[in-house]
Amino acid sequence: MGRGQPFHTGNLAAVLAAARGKGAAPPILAFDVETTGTHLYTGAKIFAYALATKRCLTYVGKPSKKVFKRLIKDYVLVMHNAKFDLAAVERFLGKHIAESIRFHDTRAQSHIVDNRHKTHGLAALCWSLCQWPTELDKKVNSFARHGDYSVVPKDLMDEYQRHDVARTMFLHRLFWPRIQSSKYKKAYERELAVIVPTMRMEEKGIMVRRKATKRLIDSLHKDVIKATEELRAIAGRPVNVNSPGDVASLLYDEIGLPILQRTEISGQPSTGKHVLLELRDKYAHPAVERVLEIRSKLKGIVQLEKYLELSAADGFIHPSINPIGATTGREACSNPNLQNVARTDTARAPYPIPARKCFRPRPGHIFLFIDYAGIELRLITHYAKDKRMKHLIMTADPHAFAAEIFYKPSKRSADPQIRKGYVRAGRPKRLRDSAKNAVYAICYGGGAKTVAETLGITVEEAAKAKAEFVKLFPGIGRISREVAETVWHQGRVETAFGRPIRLSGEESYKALNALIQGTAADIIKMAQVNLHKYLQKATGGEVFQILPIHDEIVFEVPRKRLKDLPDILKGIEQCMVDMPNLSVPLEIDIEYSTTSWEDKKPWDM
DNA sequence: GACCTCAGCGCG
DNA sequence: AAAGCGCGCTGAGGTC
Repeated sequence: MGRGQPFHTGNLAAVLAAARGKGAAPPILAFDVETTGTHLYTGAKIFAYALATKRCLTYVGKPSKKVFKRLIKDYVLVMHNAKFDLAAVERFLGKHIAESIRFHDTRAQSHIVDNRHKTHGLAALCWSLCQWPTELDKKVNSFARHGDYSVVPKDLMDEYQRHDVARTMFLHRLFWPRIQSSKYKKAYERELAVIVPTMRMEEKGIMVRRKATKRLIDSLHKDVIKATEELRAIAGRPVNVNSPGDVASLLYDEIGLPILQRTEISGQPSTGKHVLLELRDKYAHPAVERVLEIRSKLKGIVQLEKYLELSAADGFIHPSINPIGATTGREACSNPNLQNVARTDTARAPYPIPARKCFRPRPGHIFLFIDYAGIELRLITHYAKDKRMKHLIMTADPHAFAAEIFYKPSKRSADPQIRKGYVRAGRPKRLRDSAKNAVYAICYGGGAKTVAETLGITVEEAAKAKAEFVKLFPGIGRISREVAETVWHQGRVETAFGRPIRLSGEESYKALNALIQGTAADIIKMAQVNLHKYLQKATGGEVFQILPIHDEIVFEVPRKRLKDLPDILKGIEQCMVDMPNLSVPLEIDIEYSTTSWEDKKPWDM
């Protein structure tokens, strides 16, 4: 900054007055709250807030209902990660106000302007854009361990708050003119629109079956003790399964198994799941089996204990859902990540943990799970304009069809079921699932080697399978290269709904994947906004969303509303599948559960 | 003690 | 030259 502070200090009246611009434009203020922690739904509270005008006249004050109400009513508020500030203000006021507020979010702006930043944090962004100093951030953060900023000395905190609102206004003044006059304004407005529905999901949370979770932990614990003793007997020493080095010493030095693969970065002998499964199949050494088991179950215990910890306050987990978590525009979930809870029906793990048993609908409610059927392949087909694939999607099961191509009876195949020509209409499911993975690998530019691994066939067979697939679906075969070409020349792709996704030239091979993920993200976000409005209107908010999982939304429905559910589901379907700009129709699958997330049952319309 | 990178692994 | 991609979380092992 060079010439003193990048902001001025004023009193509240002066700041509120100075915010009023010329003419009829509503007054605008940057707004930032400070809280005693990061978990708003388990006790964190506002202890201070800060305001900044366009010309960086700043004010720092203690929270006040009167002032907050005035700000909400009369001003456009600019926030960095508005979801947090809005939720904190709502907790302070004790009521919902976010639906009626006018606001901007500079974090969303940053993502629209350039999605490639590793983090869109305020300090990091302002540093990279104009070298705004970060010494103060370091100082404050060294005081505010675990997110409690109330322990920071007041004068230090005061200065820090002024920096923060000033930075927020700086970002707004940099980004907003660029977005406002660009074709990306709509994409930005969609990001704003999804913030409030996301807040409502975090607020609702998901109920944890605490006793069942404790029982599950106990049973895993017993298994781990037993398996650990067995491994110790086999190895003749204690083994730390969480230490890749220790496991590698055991398997490769002491037992003498062959090194099938090395790690990507440091080139150490790999002890990853895939390698271990191959070793298990080839050599059936009991140590390998026990390592797999102990690793999986230890991880499960840690994960489940986290669920207990996070639900201790009110029996519910209120995760943090980041509306723009990924560079592609996808949402992300943390504290905990409920988007990667292990499943047992289509488990990827050799020792799957039934972690979804830990979650139940709140009393008097049932779970509803609605996902888009094969949305990625539908979107690829849309962009690829592949007529045969479109027809296949609308009339049959494309992955079952792919399984028939990939697993055509072949005398040379190692798989007995393939040799016998067992594959018909995608049976068995194992082969259909593998075929599905192979289809996506081919679509996204995977090589014969990857296809061979996903299908469990030789590289030569995979090359042939791939060629045959691409010949049948020429559009699909071309699309990855075409989109990569666009990125190479323009540095970005745009989704069918106008979201820009920038990629460097070196990353252009990722372009199709980014385009598809980004488009699916657009769709589920629009769906969430539609659903929030519709469910509010049709059920008074009694039916509600609690979690988005990329192509799926989890809802809860009160039992007393079950009789209306067929009608409500028609409305929900409309909210989810009625999307403009797409040449391939969208479809949804509906499941429900009255007990836990683990026990899903199909729902027939 | 704080912070980093890496390997490993769960989901879409 | 070739590569399916995108996340968040944990523990190990290292540095400062």
